[in-house]
Amino acid sequence: MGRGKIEIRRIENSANRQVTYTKRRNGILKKAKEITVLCDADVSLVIFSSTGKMTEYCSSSTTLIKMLDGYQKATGKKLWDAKHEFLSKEVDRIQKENDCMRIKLRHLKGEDLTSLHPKELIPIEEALQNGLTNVRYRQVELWKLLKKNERTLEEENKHLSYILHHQQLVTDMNVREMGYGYCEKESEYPSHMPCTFRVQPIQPNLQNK
Amino acid sequence: MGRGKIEIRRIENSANRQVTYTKRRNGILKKAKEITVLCDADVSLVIFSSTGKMTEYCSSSTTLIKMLDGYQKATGKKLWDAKHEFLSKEVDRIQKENDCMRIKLRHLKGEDLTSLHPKELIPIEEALQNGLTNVRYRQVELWKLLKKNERTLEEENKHLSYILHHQQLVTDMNVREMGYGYCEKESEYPSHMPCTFRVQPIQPNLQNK
DNA sequence: AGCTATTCATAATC
DNA sequence: TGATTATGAATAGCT
Repeated sequence: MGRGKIEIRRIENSANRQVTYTKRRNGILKKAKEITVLCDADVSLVIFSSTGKMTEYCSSSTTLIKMLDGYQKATGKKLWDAKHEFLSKEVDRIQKENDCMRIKLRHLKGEDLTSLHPKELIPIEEALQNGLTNVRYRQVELWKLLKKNERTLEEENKHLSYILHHQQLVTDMNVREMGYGYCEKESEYPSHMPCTFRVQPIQPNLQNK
Repeated sequence: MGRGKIEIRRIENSANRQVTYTKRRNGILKKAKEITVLCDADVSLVIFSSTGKMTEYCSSSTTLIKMLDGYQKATGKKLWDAKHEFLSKEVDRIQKENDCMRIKLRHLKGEDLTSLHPKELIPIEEALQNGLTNVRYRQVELWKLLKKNERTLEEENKHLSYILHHQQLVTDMNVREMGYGYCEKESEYPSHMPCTFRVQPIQPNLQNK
């Protein structure tokens, strides 16, 4: 139901995936509402996009709590106990990850090294060396950017000086002309000055994204 | 989408309603599965027919529990008792610590540096430099230890050689004594050999605790 | 965000 | 029920 048939497999292009997600999510939502009305059914629908955004639908005659109660009755599964167990396991799991990372961080800081085998020091050294290389590369990059901005600003400066000088000349001229009873007033800039000479702000871009 | 258009309102004919329910329920289930695969989404769907029969779908990468957990986070609504709140908070807390450490580790590896201010690079560089110093200091330490062990082993070798040589002499002497009908048998070691000369295993200690 | 050419879902019917 | 099919809906690919 589209300009072409598509295989049901993950859409690799992320923008396409997002668009298709929105369209289909709306489609499913509509269908859910329709079956609710047409068939007098109770529907609970929770969808998380791959970006983590949630959408939910629950038919008006019920609530999620009631639905879950019904679910527990229908399946015999205890969601509460399961929830408790799930959370406990989750705490354990994350805590382990946590400990592991803490140790890695300590090793990278050069702490607790005595508990390591000589061979284990090698990858740590390499990681540190590598990190240092990357950090310094980034610093050089930033430094170059600053230099570039500096040059841009210098040019801008010259430009402004030139314009000021030019304007000074014109003003002097006007003063002289005023001496003859003439005054040009219609513009801040002298009308015979080319547009390209007017001051344009330059935005330095430090982020360099 | 059928032989005729229908209004979206309750189907009064009960048989028809049941048939439509089954068809549309399957349709929604199919769509739910498709969006799961196509868009990498997590879907939880619970449907009760008007007769009370339940159908559920939950995308394979998740569980109803996880979905409900996500639901609570997204909406702020509490679906469970307060007794689970502690665990939830614990998960959150550890997860945050986790994320924080993950970021630090990435920075130390020299990743995601473009999001940092130039000033933030300095402590990272220092930490890396420091870590590298420590790791290399430890390596030197270990190297020294190896050298020391090497020397110890060399001395031990000399020692053993000396003992072997000595024993050879004793054996030769015994052979000569056997020539005169005399045989010393009560000990593997000649009894007149000082105890301190007997071979003692030496335990190299690489751990250096 | 709209627009269509298509494919798909399904209401009616058998 | 289950299969078939004409028809309206949903939507993939493009702007």
